[in-house]
Amino acid sequence: MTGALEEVRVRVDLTAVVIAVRAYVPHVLTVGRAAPAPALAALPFGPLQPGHRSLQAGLRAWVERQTHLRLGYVEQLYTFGDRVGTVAELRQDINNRTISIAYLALVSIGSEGLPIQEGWRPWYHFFPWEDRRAGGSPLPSVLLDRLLDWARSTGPRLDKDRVGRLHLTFGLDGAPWDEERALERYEMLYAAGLVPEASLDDGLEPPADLAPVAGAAMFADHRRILATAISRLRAKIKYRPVLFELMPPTFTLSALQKTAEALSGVALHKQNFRRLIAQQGLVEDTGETATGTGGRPAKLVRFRGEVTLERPAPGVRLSATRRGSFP
Amino acid sequence: MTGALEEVRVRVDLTAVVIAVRAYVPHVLTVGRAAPAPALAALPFGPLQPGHRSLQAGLRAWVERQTHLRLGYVEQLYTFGDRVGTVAELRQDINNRTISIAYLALVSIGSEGLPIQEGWRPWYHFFPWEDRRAGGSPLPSVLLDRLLDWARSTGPRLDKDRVGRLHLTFGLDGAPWDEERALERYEMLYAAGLVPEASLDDGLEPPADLAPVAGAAMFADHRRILATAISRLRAKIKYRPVLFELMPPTFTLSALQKTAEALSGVALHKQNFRRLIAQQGLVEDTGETATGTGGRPAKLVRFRGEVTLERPAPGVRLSATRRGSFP
DNA sequence: CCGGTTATGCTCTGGCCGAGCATAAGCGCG
DNA sequence: CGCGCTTATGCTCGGCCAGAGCATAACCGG
Repeated sequence: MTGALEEVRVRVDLTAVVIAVRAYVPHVLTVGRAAPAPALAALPFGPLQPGHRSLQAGLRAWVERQTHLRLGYVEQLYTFGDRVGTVAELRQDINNRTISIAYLALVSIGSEGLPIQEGWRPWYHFFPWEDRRAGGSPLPSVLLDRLLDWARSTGPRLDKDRVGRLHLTFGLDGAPWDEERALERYEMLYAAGLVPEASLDDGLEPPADLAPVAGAAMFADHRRILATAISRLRAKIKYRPVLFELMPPTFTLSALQKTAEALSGVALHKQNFRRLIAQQGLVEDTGETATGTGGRPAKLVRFRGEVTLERPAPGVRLSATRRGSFP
Repeated sequence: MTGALEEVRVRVDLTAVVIAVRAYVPHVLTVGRAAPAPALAALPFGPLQPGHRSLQAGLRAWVERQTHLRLGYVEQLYTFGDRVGTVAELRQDINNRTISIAYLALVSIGSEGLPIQEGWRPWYHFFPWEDRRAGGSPLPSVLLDRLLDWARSTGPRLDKDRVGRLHLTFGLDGAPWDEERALERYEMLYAAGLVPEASLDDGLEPPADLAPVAGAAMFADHRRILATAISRLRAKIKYRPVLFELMPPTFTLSALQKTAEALSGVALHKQNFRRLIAQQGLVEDTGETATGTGGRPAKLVRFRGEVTLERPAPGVRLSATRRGSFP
């Protein structure tokens, strides 16, 4: 075994994607970072410390310290280590490597009098193209054209059908829009050099004309981590009842649907949504009704925690409403 | 920010779950470990080293060094750090922590003249209860009884409906068997103290009467990692064409089905399986046929890589054959 | 009371899936 | 050479579910 002893000691960053839905807009918890000049938004994170009894405990501690928010539901997302920050950082001392373990956390804001934090940012601020609820136009033509250019300029490598992949990933040309591919879409935009981070990582100036449509940049690779979280969450609400982590204790079916739409970024068929929820026994009546909805009062329901013991994969299956492309 | 400087430098282990299917039995690549006395099977692993350009590259290097096998398909599984080895190890110097990043790799043995390695072990050797292909009896009654005892002895904590969870997890009492819950099943057996590792981690002697049915133990937490891989793989073959990573370049539909059955551990309905594969356009004819199958010769087909460009979620959907419980 | 708005119930229809029947085409053996 | 065995392959039937839309209920503001 040659070199069995040359192991590396690395710094471990624990990074949190904390999601909440407010006014039917998904928000992500950010903290200010002054590191690069224009104070990019950053996810809460911090290094693993001696006092941390476990990785997840360390993560909770960091979020609590930085945002005074106590987390409930937490799951591991992914461990990033292959591309640590900028090229400049990569050239640092090899023994100074950092890997970051990212977690997804869900909280219900407004309920239980949680202090409304600063730093909640709408996630579509960072991913404008991911909100398809209004149907309508898919991708700003500036982005689309540049993506096509990139796809056609066959790179030096294999990857022979970039155009095909592009169409499938972004739902072009009649290909269905798959909301779960948020991460793939971001990575494609990154590869095409169309998000500011891609330019910055290469030491270039980001193209100015893209600024309005490319979404807000984030500190280091945090936007990639957020994209990972969005993809994971959009997939998971379909087979695990995690959606209810984001809801208050009692809610209406409309509120549940609008929350699901907010996360998945697509419009859902109202009647079918209710049918699915009812069939699965995910909720039960409280007997109360919510007034002031602007129309007929809605029944207030609550989540039936027992479903996890009854059904194999209880989740909010999404039956979309097909809306034509834009007119 | 108190204590912002007390960060920990940790050792990073890269651990590989390398899977291949031989004679319609899934195998996992293991290496001998002499660490604990009885030379438990271990997954290939090694520490991240200065020469490793990325985490995945480091993993590939370690597997190659330890087993002379060059990996193809690789994906990250999970990062383990919360329970690092035994209690004894946990009491070590806090600065001596190790986290291990686990990867899943798929190879096709026998094809392209890969050297048949030592160390391929049938994965059901470690998880006998996961093979349900023959229908038949579910869980040895020794295990079942002890699980029920454990579930009924309500622990000090919450977790009030352990019995219900047990039934759902193991498909008891008419609950459907969900092959993807392999990890949950292992974790439940671990929590109930029914796998040897659980006893060893607590410094106890494993119960002797369970030895024949509890599956073979592995080094450290490697069996948990393998369970994670099984769950992930069983889920993934349904929506991504990863099954073909395990197949030779050309194969028959029966071989494909038997491979899917081997991995998922359940029997599939033959005609419906073919219909699904055909509908999805996952394979194309080669024009050749395979003889010597013992019956009518089967067409040889090959994987159509282009499907990834056509369908949103190309995978081998599994339509099971319902077999009664045991007679 | 009327129109607007939202909630809720119900129907129709096509597609997919579970299940099984039927036929084709090899092999070994008497 | 024909028979029985085995596996491959084609096809059908019925039920369930999801997509889509019609219809009704119940509240609000004028």
